[in-house]
Amino acid sequence: MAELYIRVAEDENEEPMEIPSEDDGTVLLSTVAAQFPGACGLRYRSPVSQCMRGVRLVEGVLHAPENGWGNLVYIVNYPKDNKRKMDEIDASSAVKIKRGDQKTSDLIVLGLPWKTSEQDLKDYFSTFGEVIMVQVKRDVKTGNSKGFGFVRFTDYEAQVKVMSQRHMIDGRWCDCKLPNSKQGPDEPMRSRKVFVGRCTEDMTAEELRQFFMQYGEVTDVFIPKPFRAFAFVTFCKFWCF
DNA sequence: GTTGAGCGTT
Repeated sequence: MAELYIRVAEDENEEPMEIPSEDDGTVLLSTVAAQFPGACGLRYRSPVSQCMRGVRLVEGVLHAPENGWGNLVYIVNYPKDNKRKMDEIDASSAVKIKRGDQKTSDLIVLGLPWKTSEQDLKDYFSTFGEVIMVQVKRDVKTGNSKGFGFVRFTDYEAQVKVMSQRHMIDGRWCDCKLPNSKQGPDEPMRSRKVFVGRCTEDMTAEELRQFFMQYGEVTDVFIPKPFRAFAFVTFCKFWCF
């Protein structure tokens, strides 16, 4: 296929920019993102239905609609809650996106000696990285340690390291694990699978994919059979939802 | 002042 450009803009009223396609007629998301930092996909207004449609995105490759790219102007999708250019995002949130599913969570510290204090814990765990908080759980009445506590690190790398080994703290071997009681306040935010309720029976997986791709790359659409009026849409883990 | 698998007053 001859070299082809597709017209891309941030919204329908803006001057479009021409973006080159690949030899096979596809367009790489990375090519779009080079001009529109933070882009996660494309959409366009269907000349037939007048509705916005998502452009198929599979593993970073944008695929032309059925009749080719044509002369339509394609609109850039940005991640949900983040419909702005990457260069407008401050450094800290850029780090959060980059880390994606690497957010830290509290770790439970099991097997602490009775005498170990929070200061002791902080002193010990600070050798692995910056510590956000430590807790020693104590009996409310007596103030005696219950022999376990919690720790949270700034960096996920420190968390992984700490979870991967046992710890000699004040003369006892202790274990650090992910708590199983609470899932941690960030777990729901980290979920890549969203529940889609009140589906009608005529909705197809393809239609759901087309719709939800405006929020990011869709890696799976699940529709239970027989019909149950709901579905699950799973997004690529690159973006945190 | 006891104990030794577990799961967090806010």
